[in-house]
Amino acid sequence: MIIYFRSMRTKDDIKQDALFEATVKLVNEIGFAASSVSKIAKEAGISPATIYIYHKNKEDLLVSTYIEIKRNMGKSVQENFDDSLPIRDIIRNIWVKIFSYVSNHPAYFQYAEQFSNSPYNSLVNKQEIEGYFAPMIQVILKGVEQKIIKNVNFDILTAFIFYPIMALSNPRICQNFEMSDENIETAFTLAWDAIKF
Amino acid sequence: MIIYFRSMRTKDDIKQDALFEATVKLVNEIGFAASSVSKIAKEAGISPATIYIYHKNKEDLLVSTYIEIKRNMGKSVQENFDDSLPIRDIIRNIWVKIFSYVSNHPAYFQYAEQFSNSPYNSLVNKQEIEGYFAPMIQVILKGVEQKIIKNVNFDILTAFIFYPIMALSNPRICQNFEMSDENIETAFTLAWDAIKF
Amino acid sequence: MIIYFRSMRTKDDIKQDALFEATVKLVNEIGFAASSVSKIAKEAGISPATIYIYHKNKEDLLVSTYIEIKRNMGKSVQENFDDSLPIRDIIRNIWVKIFSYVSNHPAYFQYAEQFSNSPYNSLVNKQEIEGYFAPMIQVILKGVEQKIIKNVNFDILTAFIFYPIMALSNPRICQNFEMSDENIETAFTLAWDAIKF
Amino acid sequence: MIIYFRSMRTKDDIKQDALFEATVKLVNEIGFAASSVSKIAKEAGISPATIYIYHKNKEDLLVSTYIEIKRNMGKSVQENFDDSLPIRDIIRNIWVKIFSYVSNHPAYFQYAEQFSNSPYNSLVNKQEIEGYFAPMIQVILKGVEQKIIKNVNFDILTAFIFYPIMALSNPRICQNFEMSDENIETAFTLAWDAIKF
DNA sequence: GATGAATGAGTGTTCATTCAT
DNA sequence: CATGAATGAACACTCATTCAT
Repeated sequence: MIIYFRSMRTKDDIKQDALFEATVKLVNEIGFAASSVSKIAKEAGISPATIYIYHKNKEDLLVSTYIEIKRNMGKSVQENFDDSLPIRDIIRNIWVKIFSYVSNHPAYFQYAEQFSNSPYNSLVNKQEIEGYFAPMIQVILKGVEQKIIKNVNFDILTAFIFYPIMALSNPRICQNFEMSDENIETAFTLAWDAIKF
Repeated sequence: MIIYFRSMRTKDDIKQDALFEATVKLVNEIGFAASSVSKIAKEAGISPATIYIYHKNKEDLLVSTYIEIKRNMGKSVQENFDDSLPIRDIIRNIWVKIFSYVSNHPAYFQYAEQFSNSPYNSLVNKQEIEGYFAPMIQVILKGVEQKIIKNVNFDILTAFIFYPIMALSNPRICQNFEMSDENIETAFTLAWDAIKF
Repeated sequence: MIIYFRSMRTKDDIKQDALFEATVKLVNEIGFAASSVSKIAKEAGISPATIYIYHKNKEDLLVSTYIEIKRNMGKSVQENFDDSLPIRDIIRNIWVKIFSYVSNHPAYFQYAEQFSNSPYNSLVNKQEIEGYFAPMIQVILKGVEQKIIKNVNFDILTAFIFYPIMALSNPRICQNFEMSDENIETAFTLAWDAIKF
Repeated sequence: MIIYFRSMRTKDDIKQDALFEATVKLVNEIGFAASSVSKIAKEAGISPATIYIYHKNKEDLLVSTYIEIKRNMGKSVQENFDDSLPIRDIIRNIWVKIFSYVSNHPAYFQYAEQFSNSPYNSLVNKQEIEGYFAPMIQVILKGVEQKIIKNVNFDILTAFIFYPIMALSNPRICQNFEMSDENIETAFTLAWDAIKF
């Protein structure tokens, strides 16, 4: 029987992590177009050739990095998910969690925004991404069923609950104020007013 | 005596227009990173060297194209602006106009989205852009004053009125349904519910 | 009968002069390789196309500029030439004049040095250049005849009389001291000691 | 067991040598300005991109080539240096060695001349170059101390001993005659007459 | 005579990727 | 597994030169 302690991470893992962080960091610092394989390699402290051991090509590196971010985010949002609460509270919990994830990982978020607005985005399997957010979807649908949430197209609902988060947590858009706990609460009120029956 | 009709556009204008359209088209088709100067030139039917007569460098070409799009959009949104209507109607008019502009010029919109998520975005004068949207800002502030709109931070308001439009009109995000007039009306209802007092 | 006053120089002349000075200045500032036609034109305050009215091509511009410098220098050196003096004094006069010309027109000299060490140099008619320095040659030959100067190959003589001037007046080589009148006199003593019988 | 003989030069060395020779050859053939990176690469039989493995940029390639030539020359001149001889003989030995080096490596010399008259020259560390010629400097200073050589500024002395070599060995300047051993001896006599007390 | 617009050919440099070690 | 060396292809950009006006 083999027991892996936290400290027993293989060298591979360490390199892969360094590569992930280097990719995110560089794309955020100098942008998508200027982030070349060799610059990423240098940032990660490895050889450009090594990247091709872990990834088929540059595209694969970028897509993998995006998916990894989305997985992280999905996992983080679903922590301590309690569906015994009233629907408004469940959504509020999720909402705040997304907000805090995005605020605490601005680099990940910014990478994801750049990525999803680039043509690389068409290469990812949408369903895999959506999978990470399945519980939220379920709650909303339940709210509609129970006539707590407006009975309108699902995409319209998400556009008003979740999409404003992107704007509010984007320092590029909201340069003028910080999102205090109070502001977050206020913002959720608007989101809920938009979708509630 | 020589009379120049409007139709006697100089060669300059024709080339400049071709360049603008080629830039937008190519960035939408193959993305920001892959849109090289020579590819843009070929698309526009001119020599790469000619681009440097009209623009100092690639950056200038991309930034100019973005600003031009924003100016177009601002102009288009402010057409037939009638501020004698009730505030809800004024905002509804603006809202629908933005929506229809974005829907009718998906290429321009997509370019603007890619651009504003790239590091080039930091190069534009934010105030110039905001200028194009000044009337809208005034209406919202008036609504707040008259206690028709919630008295919360301005950025929060816009995140809930305007930002969802970006999501709803983005074919990448809303792949599953088309925005009919009815859907647009429904969506505005949500926007209004979010911000109204 | 037409009388040209100094002030009556035609526009052409003014442009040609500006072009000459711009060429020299730019080549000295940024070097031969980096001095493009358009940069020279901008420096001269004219259009690149205008250069092609006065010169067949870039090569012709550079060669003409060199020849003009050499003509200037030859003319300047021969001013107040008095061949009734003793040979040593004649040569001393010439020597000092060359030195002072080179010191007073470092830009011209530097251009000439760069030019004569470039492959463009093979394009100039050597005899035309030598013509400007004929009187000096005559004096030296007379000195040899009169057994005042060593009877050795002419090129060896000039290598020791005139070539050191290039070194001494080149600020690149002589960075450590300025050529005072006294130093000039000292230097000529060495030159004369080298060639005198 | 693998034994590496001296003759087993690594690929590196071969390429680097080819690059050095190609740079010198091309600059001599078509001049400094026209010697582009791609032409040099083609002459050396390597890819332009490969040059950037060995050199940071074009400038670095040209400067390195110059320094290498100067190092070669310095080394060659100091071979069999015997400072037990009378000062005149030591200087004569050095003088002849410089002359023969320059005559036997006209390409290296011509490159150095072009280089030192170009703006690139300001990029080299003068002290490094001077280091290669330290012994000569010492001898001259000793000669001055012993009142064998004129007590004048050092730069003036070198201008008359060494600079004429540049002229005499430059086929561009001395087209009319070859430097026989006798001529070399004669020329050194002039150099010595110039500087001797 | 003078020029701004235009461009094909070329510049120096970096790219994503491969491969022998 | 990991890499430094290598490169063809592409990059952003400038060149010398022409030509219609």
